Amino acid sequence: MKLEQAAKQLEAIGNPTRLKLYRTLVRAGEAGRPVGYLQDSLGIAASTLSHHLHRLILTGLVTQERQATTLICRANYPIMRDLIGFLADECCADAACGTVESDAAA
Amino acid sequence: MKLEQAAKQLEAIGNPTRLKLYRTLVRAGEAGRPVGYLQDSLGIAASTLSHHLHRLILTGLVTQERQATTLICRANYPIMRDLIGFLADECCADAACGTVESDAAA
DNA sequence: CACCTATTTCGACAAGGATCGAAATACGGT
DNA sequence: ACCGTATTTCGATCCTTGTCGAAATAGGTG
Repeated sequence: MKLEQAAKQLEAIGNPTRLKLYRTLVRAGEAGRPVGYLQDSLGIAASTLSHHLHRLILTGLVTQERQATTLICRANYPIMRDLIGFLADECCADAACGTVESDAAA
Repeated sequence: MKLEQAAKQLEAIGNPTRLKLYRTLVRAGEAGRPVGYLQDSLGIAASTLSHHLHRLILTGLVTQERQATTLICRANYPIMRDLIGFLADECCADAACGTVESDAAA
């Protein structure tokens, strides 16, 4: 069920540490970031980071690629866009909500 | 901190029951839905529903308005758009995410 | 005021999450 | 084969969440 999937992804980025983590990766773009860098950047225990990373990977929001001894993490943009799409789609489905993509003002 | 707020909201809709609940309200539009209707619709204990509703309200995603003995719940669209904006904003902040497609960061 | 329906608060419980440090594994270099 | 760095897995602990049923509150009606 799509809703279950969306809920899992939302929950994944619904944790401050993971959101920060995810944000870092999203901003890093295609280059991605090594786990070590992320650990340094967030200042948390390596095991804790690994745990959060694992959760993000499970939902498909993040992918990893090995480069020698370092693991490069990347945000999975298509999945992210899907998720945003799911939310935007819910909106405006039945009533009032002046378009999601071109409002800005609010 | 904006990130903390976003995380809270994401966490709020990051639960299947609450996402279903929120979705129902979002689709209901301005009319909103009475708590009783929601309870019937979701088929969960009234106390459980109340608990979830409370969480959604705390994050600002949902509002309530009394109408005699019934409480009407409504999705807070501006907040929702803000949240979606936050996510979309993270994306494309630094690199690759051609607005809607291009590369598949698989 | 007594009563009825709608909803929340209370108390409890099982289950899952966040966090850490220590030990284990993965990979390349010497 | 051995060592060192990078990362994960293990084991433990504490806190939070989801869920329920029962009791309390809110608000209208006879």
